Amino acid sequence: MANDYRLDDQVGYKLRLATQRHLEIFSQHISDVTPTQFSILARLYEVGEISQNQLGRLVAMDAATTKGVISRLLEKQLVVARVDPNDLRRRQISLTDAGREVTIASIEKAKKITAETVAHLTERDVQRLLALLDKI
Amino acid sequence: MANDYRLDDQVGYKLRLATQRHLEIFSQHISDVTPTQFSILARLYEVGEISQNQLGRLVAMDAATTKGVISRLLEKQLVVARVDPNDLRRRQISLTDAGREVTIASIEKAKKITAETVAHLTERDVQRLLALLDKI
DNA sequence: AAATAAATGTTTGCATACTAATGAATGAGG
DNA sequence: CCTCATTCATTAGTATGCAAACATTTATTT
Repeated sequence: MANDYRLDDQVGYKLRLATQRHLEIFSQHISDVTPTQFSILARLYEVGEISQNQLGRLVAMDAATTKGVISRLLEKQLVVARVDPNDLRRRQISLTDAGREVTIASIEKAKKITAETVAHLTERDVQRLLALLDKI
Repeated sequence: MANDYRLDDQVGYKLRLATQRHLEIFSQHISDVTPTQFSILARLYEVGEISQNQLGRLVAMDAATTKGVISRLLEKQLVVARVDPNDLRRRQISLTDAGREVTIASIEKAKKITAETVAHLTERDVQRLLALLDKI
């Protein structure tokens, strides 16, 4: 029977709604970079100079997607790229000074974003949610 | 301090990863329509004929996004549109016979998709996850 | 060394997804 | 009846996100 299927009760649907809500909160706090761009910046801040593809993998992004994100960050002069002399296929990506500033400032805002996203949850609920999402 | 921020522990990041995983499972089971298109079809199956914008709202989609999705469903002849005689602004959308067939078949597959997505969770965990996502 | 395989990055095509702006149609209130 | 705000749908622009095909470079095998 297809009649006992309720779209509203499906994990995928609720995931989309939760993501939607989170993205809305994000854009209210951070407007100079997108969530995806922020992921790249935050990871870059953690690991330092790294190749474009490797960086993409560290944020679970497709190579094609990563290319686009990096291009836009290059335009904004938040990152720089240089060809790796040891491996001419690779583009080493790193933060510019401006990029580091934006990243640090954004991280502080990101903490607020996370807090606001889970504002209706207790600390224990948040930990539970993170653990459950991990298992998916 | 920006050093105590771990991207991997953020709700938004984990939401993206979970969604990614779910979409992958989806595409493995259903290839004739996308997840978004399926949402529209499933809702349309629930409520019957309805205006395009209203339908979009029922699946939490932007009017612009809805337009694109409906266009592609029209091309596939899974839905039909007719101008509402009582309100010439409105396009009433409904399932075609083929659309109804695809929807019913997809719903059965969707149950498997949901099951596979939460395969690593107990029934109680699933209910907990849905409740937590609701609170976001 | 030559052939093969693998990794890296680019490009194209398709499908969301949102914002902002536009135009057509409707309905409410004066 | 007329104006005006609202609703509905469309369009343009920007940004993911994935698949597939491709060139370049590097690594491996024979």
